[in-house]
Amino acid sequence: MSNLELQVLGQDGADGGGETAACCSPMVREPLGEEAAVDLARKFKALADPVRLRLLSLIASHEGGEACVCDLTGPFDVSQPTISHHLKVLREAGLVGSERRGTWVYYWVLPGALATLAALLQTP
Amino acid sequence: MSNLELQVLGQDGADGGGETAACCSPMVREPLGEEAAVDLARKFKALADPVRLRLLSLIASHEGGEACVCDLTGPFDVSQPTISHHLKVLREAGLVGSERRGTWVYYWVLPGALATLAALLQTP
DNA sequence: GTCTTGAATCGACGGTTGTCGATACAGCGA
DNA sequence: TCGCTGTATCGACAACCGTCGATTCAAGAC
Repeated sequence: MSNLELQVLGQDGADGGGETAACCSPMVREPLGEEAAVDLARKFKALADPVRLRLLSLIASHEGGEACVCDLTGPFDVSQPTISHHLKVLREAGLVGSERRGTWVYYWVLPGALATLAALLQTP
Repeated sequence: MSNLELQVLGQDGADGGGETAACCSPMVREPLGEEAAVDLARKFKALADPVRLRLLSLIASHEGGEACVCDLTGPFDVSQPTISHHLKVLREAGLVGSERRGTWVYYWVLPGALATLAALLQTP
């Protein structure tokens, strides 16, 4: 029965990080397991910084759904190494992917990564 | 709550926290403003801990939608002051409300608080 | 009143996090 | 080959966070 909601909510099942836990039922429906909580907390921790949130938003809303690092260092007041650090955090949390193409490195938001979190926060 | 459908479809300004920033458009649609990012990060930071996530989930899924602190200290391996601290963090983030009723203190998830975050993470 | 129980606050401690400057690495063009 | 530009890594430092035991506050029960 909850499958109906999932279809509506969650597009493709393409999970970003490939993590197992905390995938389906909204957390307000039944108590979160210990493992699932650790897993989820890791992703929310990656979102728990203003710079990273803006980075993610910039990447996602950039044309083509991806952005070069050179597009991302400008809008912030922090140094280039700091931006690089934040991008690494986002990548290791399974929220974005990256690839070097020639001189530049491009980042994109992994499809489904945010949708999975959104589905979990959904209030029935 | 016939708003559910609206939330599923996309926006809907179901505010819960009463905060101003970052209320409507999914963050993958247009770049997040600086203020909105700070505001959002504060809430995600409150979610960025396994104990707090499980607390929130326990509270929300408890019968009646609220739980006494005495129901919340048992399932965890951490001390009572630590639980109290985490509850305070959740409250100050605008995610839960609390009230003392006689001997016990009850906590509940503020309606719309999680839905607002979910809407922001929604991928169009 | 005094005692008991539930919950919050305090002070302290170790670990984590965000930031920087300096440096190293990777491609490309001259 | 050399130098230039775009990114990533390193080492360091201050600030923050989660946790604890001890204590304090709140509300009843005796």
